[in-house]
Amino acid sequence: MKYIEKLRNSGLRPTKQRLQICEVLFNSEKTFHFTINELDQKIKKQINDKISLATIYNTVHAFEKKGYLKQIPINSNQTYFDTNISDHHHFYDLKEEKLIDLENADVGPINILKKINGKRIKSVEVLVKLED
Amino acid sequence: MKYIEKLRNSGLRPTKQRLQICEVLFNSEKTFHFTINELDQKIKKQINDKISLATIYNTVHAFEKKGYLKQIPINSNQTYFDTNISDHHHFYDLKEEKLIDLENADVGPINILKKINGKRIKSVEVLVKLED
DNA sequence: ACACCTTTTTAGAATCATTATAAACTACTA
DNA sequence: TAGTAGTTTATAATGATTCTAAAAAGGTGT
Ligand SMILES: [Mn+2]
Ligand SMILES: [Mn+2]
Ligand SMILES: [Zn+2]
Ligand SMILES: [Zn+2]
Repeated sequence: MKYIEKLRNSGLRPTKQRLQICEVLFNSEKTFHFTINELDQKIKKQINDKISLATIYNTVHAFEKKGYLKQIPINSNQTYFDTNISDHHHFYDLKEEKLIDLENADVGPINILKKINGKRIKSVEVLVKLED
Repeated sequence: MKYIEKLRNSGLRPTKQRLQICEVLFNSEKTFHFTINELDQKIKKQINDKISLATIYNTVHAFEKKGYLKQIPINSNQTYFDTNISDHHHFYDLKEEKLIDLENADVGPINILKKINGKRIKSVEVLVKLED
């Protein structure tokens, strides 16, 4: 029910698979970071249906394009996504290989002084790597 | 000649391949960003020897570990490296898929207010995505 | 409900960057 | 010069992601 309109408004048909993925992604108390494979595992645990991996890829990319997910720039062999789409930054714990949110207030205001002719700033993302 | 000592001091044997890669990477006026495949092309053009792709991977990773190269966190199917190892940040031109250096002075000082128990900040990297 | 068309799902294949393997080769040291 | 550890190399393996094309499902109008 909850997500049908959201999908329709985005021009995405509210299929069973997409609604189930919405539940897993957006129906939790806290936002979280994930790779496609982690999401696949989470879906397996939370629902009794099987959703093909291709559909998970398709859906995550569709949601990202609509702005319901963010991709996090990080050096990893897997792509990391974030259900927290607010303007925020990240710690990356190198040992644990885990991302931790840094709210915008946790980082002083960032002022980009350099300008590039004919280009606009789309986003400013800070990655703070942590070691022991 | 120039790089033999540098390699020896790092505990890396100054092999012909490593010295040739040093020439391509560090003997240019300006620093630059590259993927492994771009470096492979550059090597092919600048030297008359063939260096196997595996050696290029090995060498780039060895140099990165020694701090002679930096890896740039970015969402791409290929890993980006930087011969500019100074503390600096990047524009990423989404259309051109090109990185542009942002010197530290081009970005206001960044103050991370949040602390994580038992962890130290290793690096702070800013990625500014550009669109038209 | 039915027909029709479009979008979506799916299993499986393909792609491609990266890493592993293991044999040949090379740099250093005694 | 022999011995040893480090390095290079061709090639295979891995694994995340994308592609394909056929089947299934959604949406719309009747
Ligand atoms: Mn995407
Ligand atoms: Mn590396
Ligand atoms: Zn986040
Ligand atoms: Zn740079």
